[in-house]
Amino acid sequence: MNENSIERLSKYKSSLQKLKTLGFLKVFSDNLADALGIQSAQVRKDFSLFGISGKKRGGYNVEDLLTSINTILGKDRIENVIIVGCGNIGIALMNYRGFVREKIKIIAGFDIDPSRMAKVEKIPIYTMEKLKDFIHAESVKIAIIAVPDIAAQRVADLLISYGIKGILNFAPIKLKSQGEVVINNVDLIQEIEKVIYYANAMDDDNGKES
Amino acid sequence: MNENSIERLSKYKSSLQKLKTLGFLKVFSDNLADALGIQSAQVRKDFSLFGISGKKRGGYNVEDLLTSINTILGKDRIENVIIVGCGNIGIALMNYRGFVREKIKIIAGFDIDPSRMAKVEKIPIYTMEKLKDFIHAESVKIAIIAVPDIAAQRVADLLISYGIKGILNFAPIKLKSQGEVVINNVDLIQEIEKVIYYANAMDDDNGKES
DNA sequence: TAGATTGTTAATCGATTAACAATC
DNA sequence: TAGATTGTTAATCGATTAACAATC
Repeated sequence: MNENSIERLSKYKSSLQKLKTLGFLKVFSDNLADALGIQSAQVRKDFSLFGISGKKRGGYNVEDLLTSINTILGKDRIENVIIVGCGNIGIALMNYRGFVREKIKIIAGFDIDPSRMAKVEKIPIYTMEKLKDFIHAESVKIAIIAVPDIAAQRVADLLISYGIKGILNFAPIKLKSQGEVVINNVDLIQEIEKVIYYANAMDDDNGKES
Repeated sequence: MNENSIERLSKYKSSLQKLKTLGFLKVFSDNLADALGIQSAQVRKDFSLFGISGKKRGGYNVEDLLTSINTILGKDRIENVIIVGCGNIGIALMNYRGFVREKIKIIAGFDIDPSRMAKVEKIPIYTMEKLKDFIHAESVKIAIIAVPDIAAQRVADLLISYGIKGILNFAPIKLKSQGEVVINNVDLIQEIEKVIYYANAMDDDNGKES
């Protein structure tokens, strides 16, 4: 139930979806381990942690396993999500095809400047004034923040006060959560800095070798 | 030198930049620990790991610390980066202001469909045919992949064969790296699934309590 | 000097992995 | 049955934290 095991669950799901498409009926912990580049014991440990069991000698039924994982990840139904901040990143996420495939539905965008409306197909964009009523009317639980960093904490506080339970934050600032809410900060700068660091470190190593 | 310590280095940097703006001259491990929500021992351990030292009783000099961290993260100069795939996410990244501030310069985009050119200011977009020559001519070491998942592995293999050393991948597929290259996979689906899982888990807990 | 903070060592904690009995 | 795979326990590994001597 730690963060890593949740992430792996998400990866198992994606592997299993491909196996299902290919017509596979069963799968062994060893296969999934290979797909993720981990040990088979890890796979079995993860499953046992979430109460998923297979058949000794017979492995796991692909269909059943997928159903179990989807239930755990809350993917047995469509999740309605809103996006606050309709700049480049917000708009890109609205148009992102991958979400639809995973039963994640962006049902509205919010922005201080409603003139951006033209850019997106089929997803309405409202002014910030509508935020509160919309969240209540649609019982929205999950929101994506894609506003500039200076506005991010204020938007987060608003969302939390309106009853949002989970936030995915793209603003380059670590949001502090007060109360019963999950905040996942995606820091693009940090991600590319990691790449740059390791790429440089690798080059340095090569320099030493030669 | 593990992945977590690199990530923290990136966060220290961002805290230090703010402190510098505010005119702070020195900082204690305790201050940085508070800012990141970790223990001060962790901060000192990280610094000692990277050979950064402070003054007993006097803490760390903000300016010097920032310089040291920037050098380690390779941020003492502008890093030229290219983006392959100029769909919504690619374009959003090209327009992302945060990169400029961090000395990350997107110098070109590449796409099979060059008609997208109109959308971005000042960053040229070329056809895939120009990729090889451009990488060689400009000695590009870092690339961002923002193509659809089916094309991602092929693009990655191309980039690697052209000498790219670090890849930040936004396609929802775990790329396999052969050889001397760093690949950092940013999986947006996975990030939002984590939020949904924890938000649901939190709601379930509340249900039990009441 | 007395007090505060670093730098490092040792202890703790938690996650991964190895190993193997159970069993299909 | 013999062989293969799960599920779980115990061992290992690595990262975080506590503690404290050194010292400014």
